[in-house]
Amino acid sequence: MAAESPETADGRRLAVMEDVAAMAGVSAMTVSRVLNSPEKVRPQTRARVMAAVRALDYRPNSAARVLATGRSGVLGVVSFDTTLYGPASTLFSIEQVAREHDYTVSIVSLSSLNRRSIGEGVERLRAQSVDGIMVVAPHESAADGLKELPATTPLVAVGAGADVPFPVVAVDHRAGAERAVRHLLSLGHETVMHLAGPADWVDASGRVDGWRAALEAAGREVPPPPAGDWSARSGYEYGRRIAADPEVTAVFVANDAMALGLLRALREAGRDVPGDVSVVGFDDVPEAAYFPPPLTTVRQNFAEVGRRAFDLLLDRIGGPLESGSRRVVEPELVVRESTGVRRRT
Amino acid sequence: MAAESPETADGRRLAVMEDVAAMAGVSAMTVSRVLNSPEKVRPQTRARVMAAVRALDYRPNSAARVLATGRSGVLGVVSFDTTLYGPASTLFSIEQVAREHDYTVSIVSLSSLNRRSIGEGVERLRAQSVDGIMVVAPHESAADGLKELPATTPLVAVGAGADVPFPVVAVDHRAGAERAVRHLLSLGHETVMHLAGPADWVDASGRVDGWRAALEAAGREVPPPPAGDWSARSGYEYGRRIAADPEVTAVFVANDAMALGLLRALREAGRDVPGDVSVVGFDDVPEAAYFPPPLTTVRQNFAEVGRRAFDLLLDRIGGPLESGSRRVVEPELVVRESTGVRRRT
DNA sequence: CCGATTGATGTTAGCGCTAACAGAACGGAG
DNA sequence: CTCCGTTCTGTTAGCGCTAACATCAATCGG
Repeated sequence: MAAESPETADGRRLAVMEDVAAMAGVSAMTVSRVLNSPEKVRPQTRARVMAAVRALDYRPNSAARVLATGRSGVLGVVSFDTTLYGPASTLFSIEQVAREHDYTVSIVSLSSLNRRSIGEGVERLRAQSVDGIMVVAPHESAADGLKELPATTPLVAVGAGADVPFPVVAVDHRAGAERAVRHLLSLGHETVMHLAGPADWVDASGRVDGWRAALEAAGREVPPPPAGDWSARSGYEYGRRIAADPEVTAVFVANDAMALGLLRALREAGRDVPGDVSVVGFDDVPEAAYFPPPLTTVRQNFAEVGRRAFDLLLDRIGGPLESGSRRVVEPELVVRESTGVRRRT
Repeated sequence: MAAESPETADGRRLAVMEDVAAMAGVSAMTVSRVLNSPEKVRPQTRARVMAAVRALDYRPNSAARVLATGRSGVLGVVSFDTTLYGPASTLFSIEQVAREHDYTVSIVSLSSLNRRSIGEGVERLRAQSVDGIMVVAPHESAADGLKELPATTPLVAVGAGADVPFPVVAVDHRAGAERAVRHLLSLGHETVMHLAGPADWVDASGRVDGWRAALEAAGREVPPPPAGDWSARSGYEYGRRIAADPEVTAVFVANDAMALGLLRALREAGRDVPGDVSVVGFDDVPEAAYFPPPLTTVRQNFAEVGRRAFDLLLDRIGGPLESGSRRVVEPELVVRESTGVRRRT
C-alpha cells in the first residue's frame, strides 16, 4: 500500500487515469494516448476522453509519468546570489524560455560559491530527477567544482570561465571592456584606470584582461587595477583614494553599482564628471541612465544568454553529452554623459 | 516496460535500491528504512547498507518516492518579474529557508500578473506535484486570480492585499509610509507630496494610504498623488513637473528607483536636496546609500517575509488548509541625507 | 472470397519506491 | 526449557503512468 489519496476541495478522491477511462468507456492506455499523441486516437474516441478529462478535472500525475518515462520536464538552475542584477536577469530569462518550451525550472541559489556548494546544489537538483542543469557560475573556483561533477545529467555552464568540461554560454567581458577603454582613449585620455571586481569572478578577470589589452594595444601605461566587491561602497572607497589625483582623467569601473559609488566620491571631492574625470561602468542596470551623470556603460544581453543556454541544454538532453564548446554573447557600449573629451590642464 | 535505464558516466546502469540490497545482503525494504528511519535498523546492518550505498553511488529516485509517498519535497513559487529588487529578494530568501529545510523550490516568474497568468502558473506547479505553493502577488488584480483557485494544494500569498482566501504574509506598507511622512512633517514641512507606484500594486496603494493617513492625522493638506511605474524614468518625469514649484519642499516617493530619477530632475533644475526639497524613498536598495545625496528611505525586511511565508506554508502542509490569517512584517525608516529641516523662504 | 495489411484499442508488465503487515530472532521471566 | 513480548527484517502489494506487444475489426488487392 502507499500514499494516502489526496482529495479535492469537495472531499472526493482526485481523479486518476483509470477514472477517466471508465467514464469514457475506454482503457487507461487510450486515455494516455489522447494526452500524449492524440493523432493516434480516432477523433470520436478522443472527444469522449477529453470530455471525461474535463468533467473529472483530471490532471496527470507527474511523478508517475516521470517514473514511467524517465523524463521530468524540469530543468535545474544553480546560481549564485540571485539578488544581484546579473544572476537575477539570467535566471529570469532562463525561466521565460524554459516555460515557453514547457519546462519548469527549479532553483538553488547559493550565497557562497565554491567547489562544495556547487556540487551540493547540483546533487540536490539531480536528486529531484531534473532533465538538465544549468550552473550560473561566475566564480573561477566554481570551475573546479564543475570539473568534479559526474557527467550523468546534461549540464551547461553559464558565465563560466574556460577549462570547464561542459558547454559554456558567456558574455564576452573582454570585448566589452575593450570597447569601453577604446571609447575612453578615443576621447583623448592618456590612460584609463580600472576598478576591478572581486578577483575570483570570471566576469571581473575578463574585464581586466580586456582593459589591459586595449591599453597595451594603444601603447599606453597600464596602472595596477585594484579590486572592489561589486558594491557601491567599494566604488566609493576607491573614489576617495583617487579623487585627489589630477592625473586620473578616465576610469573604467567593472560594474554600475561601483561606478555609482565612485561618482559620489568624485562629486564630494569637487571633481566634475565628465569635465575632470570620465567614468564607464558595466551592466547597464535600469537606473544607470539616471545616475549623476547618466552613465556610459556596457550592456549585457542577459535575455540572449538565457536563450542560448537553454538551446544548448536542450541539445544535450536527448543528444550525446559532449563537453567543450563555448558560445559567446557580445555586449554593447552605451554612451551617455559620464564620458567626455579630455580637458587639457 | 518503461523508461530506458539511464546510465552512469562509465556506461553502467544507475544503481537502484534492489542493487544496494543485493550487495548488502538484505531486502530492499531494509535499505529503504536505513535511508528514511535509520533508528529502526540495527547499527551493524545499517553500516553494511550504507557501505553498499556509497560503493554504488546510489541515489534514491525521487519520482518513485513521490509516487509512493505522495510528497515531493518541492515548493512552488509563482512570482512577478523576479528581476525587480523586491520580488528577487523575496524569492532569494524563500529559497534559502526552503533549502535549510530540505525543500527544493520551483519557480514561475510572470512578466504580467493577472487572473489568467496566476492561475496558469499555479497549475503548472501543481502539475509538477509540488507540496505547497507561494504566490508573490503584489497586484490587486492578482487577488481575483487567487480567489478562483481550487484549495487543493496548500498555498500562501506573499505581499497580497486583503480579501484573499489564503494566508498572507506582507510588509506593512502603510506603516512604513506613515513613518516616512511623520519624519518629514517633524522636520517642519507643511505638507508632503507623494509619487505613487502603479495603481494596481498593493504595495503602491498601501503606501498611498499611509501617506494620506499621516497627513490627515496632522491636519495637513493632501495633494493628489500622481503615479509612476517604479522606474527611474518615471521619477525623473515627475521631477521635471514639480521642480519649478517652490511650494514643494518634501516628497515621499514610492520606491528608490523613482526617487533616483526625481533626485536627478531636481538637481538639473537647480534645486538642492535636502536644502530646498527633502526626499524619502522606499525599499532601501543596496545603492540607496550612494545616491546623490544618500537617500532616506524605508527598508523592507524581505528575509523575514520569506521566512514567515515558509513557516506558514509548512503549517499548511500536513495541517488543515484553513484560509484567512495575515502576518505583517514591519518596515523600518532609514534616515540618511536626503531629508532635512524645512528652510524658511 | 480470402489472406495480408492497416489502424484503433486493449493487455501486460514494470518504472523504483514505501505502507502495512507477516515472520523470524532474540532475550528474559516463569 | 517453554512461552511471550520486543526488536529487527522480509513479503506483498500498489502508488499512476506508459512501452511494447497482442488483439481485433475494417479494408483491400488479386
